[in-house]
Amino acid sequence: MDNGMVFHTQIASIMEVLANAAVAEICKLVDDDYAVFRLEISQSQKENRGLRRKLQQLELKVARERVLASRPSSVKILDRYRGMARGEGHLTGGHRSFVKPAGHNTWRDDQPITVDEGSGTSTQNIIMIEPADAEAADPGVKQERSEGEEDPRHSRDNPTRAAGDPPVATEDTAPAPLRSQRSITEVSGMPNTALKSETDTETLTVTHRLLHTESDHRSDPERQGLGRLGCPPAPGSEYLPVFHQSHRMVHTRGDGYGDELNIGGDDPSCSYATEMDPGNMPLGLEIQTDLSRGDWNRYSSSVHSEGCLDKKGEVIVVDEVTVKVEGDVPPTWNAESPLVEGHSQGRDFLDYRGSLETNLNIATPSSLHAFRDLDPVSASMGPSDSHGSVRFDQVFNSNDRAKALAPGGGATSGNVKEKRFLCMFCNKGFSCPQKVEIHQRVHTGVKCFSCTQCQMRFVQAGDLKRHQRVHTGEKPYSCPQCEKRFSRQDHLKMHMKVHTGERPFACTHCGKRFSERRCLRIHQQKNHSTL
DNA sequence: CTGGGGACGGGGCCC
DNA sequence: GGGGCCCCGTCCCCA
Repeated sequence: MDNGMVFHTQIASIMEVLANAAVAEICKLVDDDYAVFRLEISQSQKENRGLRRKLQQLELKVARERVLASRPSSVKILDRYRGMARGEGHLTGGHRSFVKPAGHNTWRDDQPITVDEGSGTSTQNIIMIEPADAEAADPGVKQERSEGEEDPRHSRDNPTRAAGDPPVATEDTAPAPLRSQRSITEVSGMPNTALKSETDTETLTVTHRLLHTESDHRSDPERQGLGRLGCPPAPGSEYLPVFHQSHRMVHTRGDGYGDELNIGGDDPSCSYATEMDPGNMPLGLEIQTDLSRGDWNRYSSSVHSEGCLDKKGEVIVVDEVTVKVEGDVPPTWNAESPLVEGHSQGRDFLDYRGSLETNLNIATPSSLHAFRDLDPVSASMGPSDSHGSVRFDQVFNSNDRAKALAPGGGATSGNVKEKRFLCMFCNKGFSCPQKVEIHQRVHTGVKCFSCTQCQMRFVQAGDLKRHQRVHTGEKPYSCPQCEKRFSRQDHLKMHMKVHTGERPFACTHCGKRFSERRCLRIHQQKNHSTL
Protein backbone atom coordinates (compact mmCIF):
# COMPACT_ATOMS: atom_id res chain seq x y z
CA MET A 1 0.00 0.00 0.00
CA ASP A 2 2.83 2.46 0.97
CA ASN A 3 4.59 1.77 -2.26
CA GLY A 4 1.40 2.39 -4.11
CA MET A 5 0.81 5.65 -2.36
CA VAL A 6 4.32 6.82 -3.15
CA PHE A 7 3.89 5.89 -6.77
CA HIS A 8 0.69 7.88 -7.09
CA THR A 9 2.25 10.85 -5.40
CA GLN A 10 5.14 10.82 -7.81
CA ILE A 11 2.83 10.57 -10.80
CA ALA A 12 0.80 13.49 -9.51
CA SER A 13 3.89 15.61 -9.08
CA ILE A 14 5.11 14.78 -12.56
CA MET A 15 1.76 15.66 -14.09
CA GLU A 16 1.74 18.93 -12.24
CA VAL A 17 5.15 19.76 -13.58
CA LEU A 18 4.06 18.91 -17.08
CA ALA A 19 0.93 20.96 -16.73
CA ASN A 20 2.86 23.92 -15.54
CA ALA A 21 5.26 23.57 -18.39
CA ALA A 22 2.38 23.42 -20.87
CA VAL A 23 0.72 26.47 -19.38
CA ALA A 24 3.98 28.32 -19.53
CA GLU A 25 4.40 27.39 -23.16
CA ILE A 26 0.90 28.50 -24.00
CA CYS A 27 1.36 31.76 -22.21
CA LYS A 28 4.57 32.33 -24.07
CA LEU A 29 2.91 31.72 -27.41
CA VAL A 30 0.04 34.00 -26.49
CA ASP A 31 2.42 36.68 -25.43
CA ASP A 32 4.36 36.40 -28.65
CA ASP A 33 1.25 36.54 -30.80
CA TYR A 34 -0.08 39.38 -28.77
CA ALA A 35 3.09 41.25 -29.35
CA VAL A 36 2.85 40.61 -33.04
CA PHE A 37 -0.74 41.72 -33.10
CA ARG A 38 0.08 44.83 -31.17
CA LEU A 39 2.84 45.58 -33.60
CA GLU A 40 0.56 45.12 -36.56
CA ILE A 41 -2.15 47.19 -34.94
CA SER A 42 0.25 49.95 -34.32
CA GLN A 43 1.48 49.78 -37.85
CA SER A 44 -2.05 49.88 -39.15
CA GLN A 45 -2.79 52.85 -37.01
CA LYS A 46 0.24 54.57 -38.36
CA GLU A 47 -0.85 53.75 -41.84
CA ASN A 48 -4.27 55.13 -41.15
CA ARG A 49 -2.79 58.32 -39.87
CA GLY A 50 -0.70 58.59 -42.98
CA LEU A 51 -3.68 58.01 -45.17
CA ARG A 52 -5.63 60.62 -43.31
CA ARG A 53 -2.91 63.09 -43.92
CA LYS A 54 -2.88 62.07 -47.52
CA LEU A 55 -6.62 62.61 -47.71
CA GLN A 56 -6.32 66.02 -46.23
CA GLN A 57 -3.71 66.95 -48.74
CA LEU A 58 -5.88 65.65 -51.52
CA GLU A 59 -8.81 67.65 -50.31
CA LEU A 60 -6.75 70.75 -50.20
CA LYS A 61 -5.45 70.20 -53.67
CA VAL A 62 -8.81 69.43 -55.11
CA ALA A 63 -10.32 72.38 -53.37
CA ARG A 64 -7.76 74.55 -55.05
CA GLU A 65 -8.56 72.97 -58.35
CA ARG A 66 -12.20 73.51 -57.79
CA VAL A 67 -11.57 77.14 -57.24
CA LEU A 68 -9.94 77.27 -60.62
CA ALA A 69 -12.58 75.07 -62.13
CA SER A 70 -15.46 77.09 -60.81
CA ARG A 71 -15.54 79.29 -63.84
CA PRO A 72 -18.79 79.29 -65.81
CA SER A 73 -17.29 77.33 -68.67
CA SER A 74 -16.62 74.41 -66.43
CA VAL A 75 -20.12 74.46 -65.09
CA LYS A 76 -21.34 74.61 -68.61
CA ILE A 77 -19.47 71.51 -69.57
CA LEU A 78 -20.59 69.58 -66.58
CA ASP A 79 -24.13 70.70 -67.04
CA ARG A 80 -23.96 69.77 -70.66
CA TYR A 81 -22.95 66.32 -69.71
CA ARG A 82 -25.81 66.19 -67.31
CA GLY A 83 -28.16 67.09 -70.08
CA MET A 84 -26.75 64.40 -72.26
CA ALA A 85 -27.02 61.93 -69.49
CA ARG A 86 -30.64 62.82 -69.18
CA GLY A 87 -31.08 62.27 -72.83
CA GLU A 88 -31.46 65.93 -73.63
CA GLY A 89 -28.47 65.89 -75.83
CA HIS A 90 -27.90 63.74 -78.81
CA LEU A 91 -25.39 61.00 -78.73
CA THR A 92 -22.30 62.55 -79.99
CA GLY A 93 -18.80 61.38 -79.97
CA GLY A 94 -18.28 63.49 -76.94
CA HIS A 95 -20.76 61.57 -74.95
CA ARG A 96 -19.49 58.33 -76.20
CA SER A 97 -15.97 59.18 -75.35
CA PHE A 98 -17.01 60.41 -72.01
CA VAL A 99 -18.60 57.13 -71.20
CA LYS A 100 -16.26 54.91 -73.02
CA PRO A 101 -13.29 55.27 -70.69
CA ALA A 102 -14.65 52.56 -68.49
CA GLY A 103 -13.28 49.99 -70.79
CA HIS A 104 -10.13 51.54 -72.05
CA ASN A 105 -6.64 50.77 -71.16
CA THR A 106 -5.35 54.16 -70.52
CA TRP A 107 -6.88 57.34 -69.51
CA ARG A 108 -4.93 59.15 -72.13
CA ASP A 109 -6.93 57.36 -74.74
CA ASP A 110 -10.02 58.78 -73.18
CA GLN A 111 -8.82 62.28 -73.04
CA PRO A 112 -10.56 63.01 -76.32
CA ILE A 113 -13.10 64.52 -74.03
CA THR A 114 -11.26 67.70 -74.65
CA VAL A 115 -11.52 67.23 -78.36
CA ASP A 116 -15.15 66.28 -78.24
CA GLU A 117 -16.14 69.19 -76.18
CA GLY A 118 -14.40 71.44 -78.52
CA SER A 119 -13.50 73.89 -75.83
CA GLY A 120 -10.03 73.43 -74.62
CA THR A 121 -10.22 75.72 -71.67
CA SER A 122 -13.42 74.45 -70.28
CA THR A 123 -12.62 70.81 -70.65
CA GLN A 124 -9.27 71.33 -69.16
CA ASN A 125 -11.07 72.31 -66.08
CA ILE A 126 -12.45 68.84 -65.93
CA ILE A 127 -9.36 67.02 -66.85
CA MET A 128 -7.28 68.95 -64.46
CA ILE A 129 -9.20 67.34 -61.70
CA GLU A 130 -7.79 64.03 -62.61
CA PRO A 131 -4.13 64.94 -62.92
CA ALA A 132 -4.47 66.66 -59.62
CA ASP A 133 -5.80 63.50 -58.16
CA ALA A 134 -3.19 61.42 -59.77
CA GLU A 135 -0.43 63.66 -58.69
CA ALA A 136 -1.88 63.97 -55.28
CA ALA A 137 -2.30 60.30 -54.91
CA ASP A 138 1.18 59.29 -55.70
CA PRO A 139 2.98 61.94 -53.76
CA GLY A 140 0.80 60.96 -50.94
CA VAL A 141 2.23 57.52 -51.06
CA LYS A 142 5.70 58.85 -51.46
CA GLN A 143 5.26 61.11 -48.53
CA GLU A 144 3.94 58.26 -46.56
CA ARG A 145 7.01 56.29 -47.34
CA SER A 146 9.30 59.16 -46.74
CA GLU A 147 8.11 59.33 -43.24
CA GLY A 148 9.86 56.13 -42.64
CA GLU A 149 6.76 54.20 -41.92
CA GLU A 150 7.61 51.16 -43.86
CA ASP A 151 4.43 49.20 -44.04
CA PRO A 152 4.88 45.53 -44.70
CA ARG A 153 1.16 45.15 -45.12
CA HIS A 154 1.13 47.83 -47.71
CA SER A 155 3.82 46.03 -49.55
CA ARG A 156 1.96 42.84 -49.20
CA ASP A 157 -1.27 44.35 -50.46
CA ASN A 158 0.31 46.12 -53.31
CA PRO A 159 2.80 43.89 -54.97
CA THR A 160 3.28 46.23 -57.86
CA ARG A 161 4.58 48.91 -55.66
CA ALA A 162 6.53 46.47 -53.61
CA ALA A 163 8.22 45.37 -56.76
CA GLY A 164 9.77 48.74 -56.96
CA ASP A 165 7.81 50.11 -59.86
CA PRO A 166 7.61 53.83 -59.81
CA PRO A 167 4.20 55.09 -58.93
CA VAL A 168 3.94 56.93 -62.17
CA ALA A 169 4.56 53.79 -64.09
CA THR A 170 1.91 52.13 -62.05
CA GLU A 171 -0.51 54.84 -62.99
CA ASP A 172 0.07 54.04 -66.62
CA THR A 173 -0.92 50.47 -66.18
CA ALA A 174 -4.39 49.13 -66.51
CA PRO A 175 -5.78 49.84 -63.06
CA ALA A 176 -4.94 53.47 -63.23
CA PRO A 177 -7.29 54.46 -66.00
CA LEU A 178 -10.06 52.66 -64.30
CA ARG A 179 -9.62 54.75 -61.32
CA SER A 180 -9.20 57.85 -63.33
CA GLN A 181 -12.24 57.18 -65.37
CA ARG A 182 -14.26 56.46 -62.35
CA SER A 183 -13.28 59.55 -60.61
CA ILE A 184 -14.11 61.61 -63.61
CA THR A 185 -17.37 59.88 -63.98
CA GLU A 186 -18.27 60.44 -60.43
CA VAL A 187 -17.50 64.09 -60.57
CA SER A 188 -19.12 64.76 -63.86
CA GLY A 189 -21.96 62.36 -63.45
CA MET A 190 -23.10 63.92 -60.27
CA PRO A 191 -25.26 66.84 -61.05
CA ASN A 192 -24.71 68.69 -57.85
CA THR A 193 -21.02 68.56 -58.04
CA ALA A 194 -20.69 71.52 -60.27
CA LEU A 195 -23.70 73.32 -58.99
CA LYS A 196 -22.93 73.05 -55.36
CA SER A 197 -20.89 75.62 -53.64
CA GLU A 198 -17.19 75.25 -53.71
CA THR A 199 -17.15 74.64 -50.02
CA ASP A 200 -19.17 71.55 -50.45
CA THR A 201 -16.57 69.16 -49.27
CA GLU A 202 -18.95 66.29 -49.00
CA THR A 203 -18.83 65.66 -52.67
CA LEU A 204 -15.11 65.87 -52.61
CA THR A 205 -15.00 63.49 -49.74
CA VAL A 206 -17.08 61.05 -51.65
CA THR A 207 -14.82 61.32 -54.60
CA HIS A 208 -11.71 60.89 -52.61
CA ARG A 209 -13.15 58.09 -50.66
CA LEU A 210 -13.67 56.37 -53.93
CA LEU A 211 -10.13 57.04 -54.90
CA HIS A 212 -8.94 55.88 -51.58
CA THR A 213 -10.84 52.64 -51.60
CA GLU A 214 -9.80 51.95 -55.09
CA SER A 215 -6.15 52.28 -54.33
CA ASP A 216 -6.42 50.35 -51.13
CA HIS A 217 -8.17 47.46 -52.75
CA ARG A 218 -6.11 47.25 -55.79
CA SER A 219 -5.05 43.77 -54.93
CA ASP A 220 -8.53 42.67 -54.13
CA PRO A 221 -9.36 39.70 -56.29
CA GLU A 222 -12.75 41.18 -57.03
CA ARG A 223 -11.14 44.33 -58.21
CA GLN A 224 -8.82 42.34 -60.31
CA GLY A 225 -11.80 40.58 -61.66
CA LEU A 226 -13.23 43.90 -62.59
CA GLY A 227 -10.06 44.72 -64.26
CA ARG A 228 -10.40 41.59 -66.24
CA LEU A 229 -13.96 42.43 -67.11
CA GLY A 230 -12.98 45.87 -67.92
CA CYS A 231 -10.26 44.61 -70.13
CA PRO A 232 -11.21 46.48 -73.21
CA PRO A 233 -10.99 45.36 -76.73
CA ALA A 234 -8.13 46.44 -78.80
CA PRO A 235 -7.91 50.16 -79.29
CA GLY A 236 -9.95 51.22 -82.18
CA SER A 237 -12.57 48.60 -81.62
CA GLU A 238 -15.95 49.83 -82.65
CA TYR A 239 -17.93 47.53 -80.46
CA LEU A 240 -17.46 48.96 -77.09
CA PRO A 241 -18.41 52.52 -77.90
CA VAL A 242 -21.60 51.40 -79.48
CA PHE A 243 -22.45 49.31 -76.53
CA HIS A 244 -21.74 52.08 -74.15
CA GLN A 245 -23.81 54.48 -76.05
CA SER A 246 -26.98 52.54 -75.79
CA HIS A 247 -26.32 51.19 -72.38
CA ARG A 248 -25.51 54.54 -71.00
CA MET A 249 -28.62 55.99 -72.40
CA VAL A 250 -30.76 53.37 -70.82
CA HIS A 251 -29.05 53.72 -67.56
CA THR A 252 -29.34 57.44 -67.29
CA ARG A 253 -32.78 57.66 -68.71
CA GLY A 254 -34.23 55.33 -66.21
CA ASP A 255 -32.48 56.29 -63.07
CA GLY A 256 -31.24 59.75 -63.17
CA TYR A 257 -27.86 61.16 -63.07
CA GLY A 258 -27.10 60.70 -59.45
CA ASP A 259 -27.39 56.98 -59.62
CA GLU A 260 -23.83 56.31 -60.42
CA LEU A 261 -22.76 57.51 -57.07
CA ASN A 262 -25.66 55.78 -55.51
CA ILE A 263 -24.83 52.60 -57.25
CA GLY A 264 -21.22 52.95 -56.62
CA GLY A 265 -21.56 54.02 -53.06
CA ASP A 266 -18.52 53.17 -51.13
CA ASP A 267 -17.66 50.54 -53.58
CA PRO A 268 -16.56 52.09 -56.78
CA SER A 269 -16.54 48.74 -58.38
CA CYS A 270 -20.29 48.83 -58.42
CA SER A 271 -20.34 51.96 -60.44
CA TYR A 272 -17.74 50.51 -62.67
CA ALA A 273 -19.56 47.28 -63.04
CA THR A 274 -22.65 49.16 -63.99
CA GLU A 275 -20.97 50.76 -66.90
CA MET A 276 -19.10 47.67 -67.84
CA ASP A 277 -21.92 45.28 -67.37
CA PRO A 278 -20.41 42.15 -68.82
CA GLY A 279 -23.77 40.65 -69.34
CA ASN A 280 -24.62 43.27 -71.86
CA MET A 281 -21.37 43.39 -73.64
CA PRO A 282 -21.79 40.14 -75.49
CA LEU A 283 -25.08 41.42 -76.71
CA GLY A 284 -23.58 44.30 -78.46
CA LEU A 285 -20.78 42.17 -79.72
CA GLU A 286 -23.21 39.55 -80.82
CA ILE A 287 -25.17 42.03 -82.78
CA GLN A 288 -22.12 43.33 -84.41
CA THR A 289 -20.95 39.86 -85.12
CA ASP A 290 -24.22 38.98 -86.68
CA LEU A 291 -23.97 41.99 -88.80
CA SER A 292 -20.53 41.19 -89.88
CA ARG A 293 -21.04 37.55 -90.57
CA GLY A 294 -24.27 37.79 -92.48
CA ASP A 295 -22.61 37.69 -95.83
CA TRP A 296 -25.28 35.54 -97.25
CA ASN A 297 -27.88 38.14 -96.52
CA ARG A 298 -26.17 40.49 -98.83
CA TYR A 299 -27.54 38.45 -101.65
CA SER A 300 -31.05 38.45 -100.43
CA SER A 301 -33.50 41.16 -100.99
CA SER A 302 -33.96 44.11 -98.80
CA VAL A 303 -36.67 43.87 -96.25
CA HIS A 304 -36.88 47.34 -94.97
CA SER A 305 -38.18 48.88 -98.12
CA GLU A 306 -41.61 47.49 -97.60
CA GLY A 307 -41.65 47.64 -93.87
CA CYS A 308 -42.75 45.02 -91.45
CA LEU A 309 -45.88 44.91 -89.43
CA ASP A 310 -44.30 42.80 -86.83
CA LYS A 311 -45.05 44.19 -83.46
CA LYS A 312 -42.74 42.02 -81.53
CA GLY A 313 -39.66 43.74 -80.45
CA GLU A 314 -37.31 40.86 -80.83
CA VAL A 315 -38.45 40.24 -84.30
CA ILE A 316 -38.01 43.81 -85.16
CA VAL A 317 -34.49 43.63 -83.96
CA VAL A 318 -33.79 40.68 -86.13
CA ASP A 319 -35.31 42.42 -89.03
CA GLU A 320 -33.16 45.39 -88.45
CA VAL A 321 -30.12 43.23 -88.50
CA THR A 322 -31.19 41.72 -91.72
CA VAL A 323 -31.98 45.06 -93.14
CA LYS A 324 -28.62 46.46 -92.32
CA VAL A 325 -26.81 43.63 -93.88
CA GLU A 326 -28.97 43.49 -96.87
CA GLY A 327 -28.58 47.12 -97.34
CA ASP A 328 -25.22 46.37 -98.83
CA VAL A 329 -26.85 45.07 -101.91
CA PRO A 330 -27.37 47.71 -104.50
CA PRO A 331 -31.11 47.76 -104.81
CA THR A 332 -30.97 48.67 -108.42
CA TRP A 333 -28.71 45.98 -109.66
CA ASN A 334 -31.43 44.54 -111.78
CA ALA A 335 -32.02 47.76 -113.51
CA GLU A 336 -28.38 48.53 -113.93
CA SER A 337 -27.18 45.13 -114.87
CA PRO A 338 -27.35 43.98 -118.45
CA LEU A 339 -29.27 40.96 -117.42
CA VAL A 340 -31.74 41.20 -120.18
CA GLU A 341 -29.05 41.23 -122.75
CA GLY A 342 -26.30 38.96 -121.67
CA HIS A 343 -27.54 37.30 -118.50
CA SER A 344 -24.05 37.48 -117.24
CA GLN A 345 -25.02 38.63 -113.83
CA GLY A 346 -27.91 36.32 -113.79
CA ARG A 347 -25.52 33.51 -114.37
CA ASP A 348 -23.41 34.76 -111.54
CA PHE A 349 -26.35 34.62 -109.27
CA LEU A 350 -27.18 31.20 -110.47
CA ASP A 351 -23.65 30.15 -109.76
CA TYR A 352 -23.93 31.65 -106.38
CA ARG A 353 -27.11 29.83 -105.84
CA GLY A 354 -25.31 26.66 -106.61
CA SER A 355 -22.67 27.52 -104.11
CA LEU A 356 -25.39 28.08 -101.62
CA GLU A 357 -26.65 24.63 -102.14
CA THR A 358 -23.27 23.00 -102.07
CA ASN A 359 -21.74 25.07 -99.32
CA LEU A 360 -24.75 25.45 -97.22
CA ASN A 361 -22.91 24.82 -94.04
CA ILE A 362 -20.50 27.56 -94.76
CA ALA A 363 -22.45 30.27 -96.36
CA THR A 364 -25.90 30.07 -94.94
CA PRO A 365 -25.95 29.13 -91.28
CA SER A 366 -26.05 32.63 -89.95
CA SER A 367 -28.78 33.77 -92.18
CA LEU A 368 -30.67 30.58 -91.78
CA HIS A 369 -30.45 30.89 -88.08
CA ALA A 370 -31.67 34.37 -88.38
CA PHE A 371 -34.59 33.15 -90.37
CA ARG A 372 -35.22 30.44 -87.91
CA ASP A 373 -35.22 32.95 -85.15
CA LEU A 374 -37.45 35.06 -87.22
CA ASP A 375 -39.80 32.26 -87.93
CA PRO A 376 -40.38 30.06 -84.92
CA VAL A 377 -43.24 28.33 -86.62
CA SER A 378 -41.16 27.08 -89.43
CA ALA A 379 -38.48 26.25 -86.95
CA SER A 380 -40.90 24.06 -85.13
CA MET A 381 -41.90 22.27 -88.24
CA GLY A 382 -38.74 20.29 -88.46
CA PRO A 383 -35.52 19.44 -86.75
CA SER A 384 -33.55 22.48 -86.04
CA ASP A 385 -30.40 21.02 -87.42
CA SER A 386 -31.84 20.15 -90.73
CA HIS A 387 -34.11 23.07 -90.87
CA GLY A 388 -31.87 25.10 -93.04
CA SER A 389 -31.31 22.48 -95.67
CA VAL A 390 -34.91 21.41 -95.63
CA ARG A 391 -35.94 24.93 -95.98
CA PHE A 392 -33.67 25.41 -98.91
CA ASP A 393 -34.83 22.31 -100.58
CA GLN A 394 -38.35 23.50 -100.22
CA VAL A 395 -37.36 26.87 -101.40
CA PHE A 396 -35.74 25.68 -104.55
CA ASN A 397 -38.30 23.07 -105.23
CA SER A 398 -40.97 25.66 -105.01
CA ASN A 399 -38.75 27.85 -107.02
CA ASP A 400 -38.54 25.32 -109.78
CA ARG A 401 -42.23 24.89 -109.60
CA ALA A 402 -42.77 28.56 -109.73
CA LYS A 403 -40.44 28.85 -112.64
CA ALA A 404 -42.24 26.10 -114.44
CA LEU A 405 -45.56 27.70 -113.73
CA ALA A 406 -44.41 31.17 -114.42
CA PRO A 407 -45.81 32.51 -117.64
CA GLY A 408 -42.53 34.05 -118.59
CA GLY A 409 -40.49 31.19 -117.29
CA GLY A 410 -37.71 33.48 -116.16
CA ALA A 411 -35.65 36.10 -117.80
CA THR A 412 -34.76 34.06 -120.79
CA SER A 413 -38.26 33.98 -122.10
CA GLY A 414 -41.50 35.77 -121.94
CA ASN A 415 -42.18 39.44 -121.53
CA VAL A 416 -38.70 40.81 -121.14
CA LYS A 417 -39.76 44.37 -121.55
CA GLU A 418 -42.24 44.20 -118.69
CA LYS A 419 -40.21 42.10 -116.27
CA ARG A 420 -36.79 43.61 -116.17
CA PHE A 421 -36.26 42.94 -112.47
CA LEU A 422 -35.09 39.44 -111.91
CA CYS A 423 -35.01 37.30 -108.86
CA MET A 424 -31.45 36.59 -107.96
CA PHE A 425 -32.34 33.08 -106.94
CA CYS A 426 -34.58 31.82 -109.70
CA ASN A 427 -34.08 34.49 -112.34
CA LYS A 428 -37.75 35.04 -112.54
CA GLY A 429 -38.69 38.41 -113.87
CA PHE A 430 -40.87 41.00 -112.23
CA SER A 431 -42.14 44.34 -113.25
CA CYS A 432 -40.85 46.34 -110.32
CA PRO A 433 -38.18 46.01 -107.63
CA GLN A 434 -40.72 45.81 -104.85
CA LYS A 435 -42.22 42.73 -106.36
CA VAL A 436 -38.79 41.21 -106.65
CA GLU A 437 -38.16 41.91 -103.02
CA ILE A 438 -41.40 40.32 -101.98
CA HIS A 439 -40.82 37.39 -104.21
CA GLN A 440 -37.31 36.79 -102.98
CA ARG A 441 -38.65 36.29 -99.52
CA VAL A 442 -39.85 33.01 -100.87
CA HIS A 443 -36.23 32.04 -101.13
CA THR A 444 -34.94 33.76 -98.07
CA GLY A 445 -37.75 32.67 -95.81
CA VAL A 446 -38.14 36.10 -94.32
CA LYS A 447 -41.62 36.56 -92.94
CA CYS A 448 -42.18 40.00 -91.66
CA PHE A 449 -45.89 39.82 -90.96
CA SER A 450 -46.74 38.02 -87.77
CA CYS A 451 -50.13 37.26 -86.34
CA THR A 452 -50.91 38.74 -82.98
CA GLN A 453 -53.16 35.83 -82.08
CA CYS A 454 -50.78 33.02 -82.84
CA GLN A 455 -47.22 32.50 -83.91
CA MET A 456 -47.91 32.37 -87.60
CA ARG A 457 -45.84 34.55 -89.84
CA PHE A 458 -46.36 35.49 -93.40
CA VAL A 459 -44.41 36.85 -96.24
CA GLN A 460 -47.16 39.09 -97.48
CA ALA A 461 -49.46 41.38 -95.60
CA GLY A 462 -52.46 40.08 -97.45
CA ASP A 463 -51.74 36.60 -96.25
CA LEU A 464 -51.72 37.79 -92.69
CA LYS A 465 -54.97 39.60 -93.16
CA ARG A 466 -56.53 36.53 -94.66
CA HIS A 467 -55.18 34.37 -91.90
CA GLN A 468 -56.64 36.55 -89.19
CA ARG A 469 -60.10 35.52 -90.27
CA VAL A 470 -59.30 32.18 -88.74
CA HIS A 471 -59.23 33.87 -85.35
CA THR A 472 -62.05 36.28 -85.94
CA GLY A 473 -64.34 33.70 -87.51
CA GLU A 474 -65.34 36.19 -90.11
CA LYS A 475 -66.96 34.55 -93.13
CA PRO A 476 -68.05 37.24 -95.46
CA TYR A 477 -68.72 34.99 -98.43
CA SER A 478 -71.99 33.12 -98.40
CA CYS A 479 -73.22 30.52 -100.84
CA PRO A 480 -76.38 31.63 -102.65
CA GLN A 481 -77.50 28.02 -102.98
CA CYS A 482 -77.16 26.70 -99.47
CA GLU A 483 -76.43 29.76 -97.38
CA LYS A 484 -73.19 28.24 -96.36
CA ARG A 485 -70.58 30.79 -95.49
CA PHE A 486 -66.91 30.91 -96.16
CA SER A 487 -64.07 33.05 -95.08
CA ARG A 488 -62.55 33.14 -98.52
CA GLN A 489 -63.94 33.74 -101.89
CA ASP A 490 -61.93 31.03 -103.54
CA HIS A 491 -63.35 28.57 -101.09
CA LEU A 492 -66.81 29.69 -101.98
CA LYS A 493 -65.97 29.27 -105.60
CA MET A 494 -64.74 25.79 -104.90
CA HIS A 495 -67.85 25.07 -102.95
CA MET A 496 -70.04 26.20 -105.80
CA LYS A 497 -68.77 23.25 -107.77
CA VAL A 498 -70.84 21.11 -105.45
CA HIS A 499 -73.96 22.77 -106.71
CA THR A 500 -72.94 23.14 -110.28
CA GLY A 501 -71.47 19.67 -110.53
CA GLU A 502 -68.49 21.09 -112.28
CA ARG A 503 -65.67 18.59 -112.61
CA PRO A 504 -63.04 20.17 -114.73
CA PHE A 505 -60.30 17.63 -114.07
CA ALA A 506 -60.63 14.46 -116.07
CA CYS A 507 -58.46 11.41 -115.90
CA THR A 508 -56.75 10.75 -119.19
CA HIS A 509 -56.76 7.02 -118.54
CA CYS A 510 -60.28 6.24 -117.43
CA GLY A 511 -62.09 9.45 -118.12
CA LYS A 512 -63.16 9.88 -114.53
CA ARG A 513 -63.68 13.49 -113.68
CA PHE A 514 -62.87 15.32 -110.50
CA SER A 515 -63.64 18.68 -109.08
CA GLU A 516 -60.13 19.17 -107.75
CA ARG A 517 -56.83 18.71 -109.40
CA ARG A 518 -55.43 17.02 -106.38
CA CYS A 519 -58.17 14.43 -106.46
CA LEU A 520 -57.30 13.66 -110.04
CA ARG A 521 -53.62 13.38 -109.19
CA ILE A 522 -54.26 11.06 -106.31
CA HIS A 523 -56.56 9.05 -108.43
CA GLN A 524 -53.99 8.64 -111.15
CA GLN A 525 -51.28 7.81 -108.65
CA LYS A 526 -53.27 5.06 -107.04
CA ASN A 527 -55.12 3.69 -109.98
CA HIS A 528 -52.86 4.36 -112.90
CA SER A 529 -49.48 4.56 -111.22
CA THR A 530 -48.66 7.93 -112.68
CA LEU A 531 -46.32 10.24 -110.88
C1' DC B 1 -62.38 -1.89 -91.29
C1' DT B 2 -60.51 0.21 -95.27
C1' DG B 3 -59.84 2.85 -99.32
C1' DG B 4 -61.63 6.29 -102.55
C1' DG B 5 -63.54 10.51 -103.14
C1' DG B 6 -65.82 14.87 -101.69
C1' DA B 7 -65.66 18.86 -99.00
C1' DC B 8 -63.46 22.20 -96.34
C1' DG B 9 -59.96 25.15 -94.23
C1' DG B 10 -55.58 27.11 -94.54
C1' DG B 11 -51.03 28.65 -96.47
C1' DG B 12 -48.09 30.01 -100.55
C1' DC B 13 -47.73 32.70 -104.23
C1' DC B 14 -48.63 35.47 -108.37
C1' DC B 15 -51.27 38.90 -110.88
C1' DG C 1 -54.93 45.23 -101.21
C1' DG C 2 -57.74 42.08 -103.28
C1' DG C 3 -58.59 38.29 -106.45
C1' DG C 4 -57.35 34.05 -107.91
C1' DC C 5 -55.01 29.78 -108.28
C1' DC C 6 -52.36 26.06 -106.40
C1' DC C 7 -51.32 22.94 -102.92
C1' DC C 8 -51.82 20.51 -98.65
C1' DG C 9 -53.92 18.47 -94.48
C1' DT C 10 -57.88 16.93 -92.47
C1' DC C 11 -62.48 15.35 -91.85
C1' DC C 12 -66.35 12.98 -93.46
C1' DC C 13 -69.13 9.86 -96.22
C1' DC C 14 -69.80 5.73 -98.56
C1' DA C 15 -69.05 1.53 -101.09
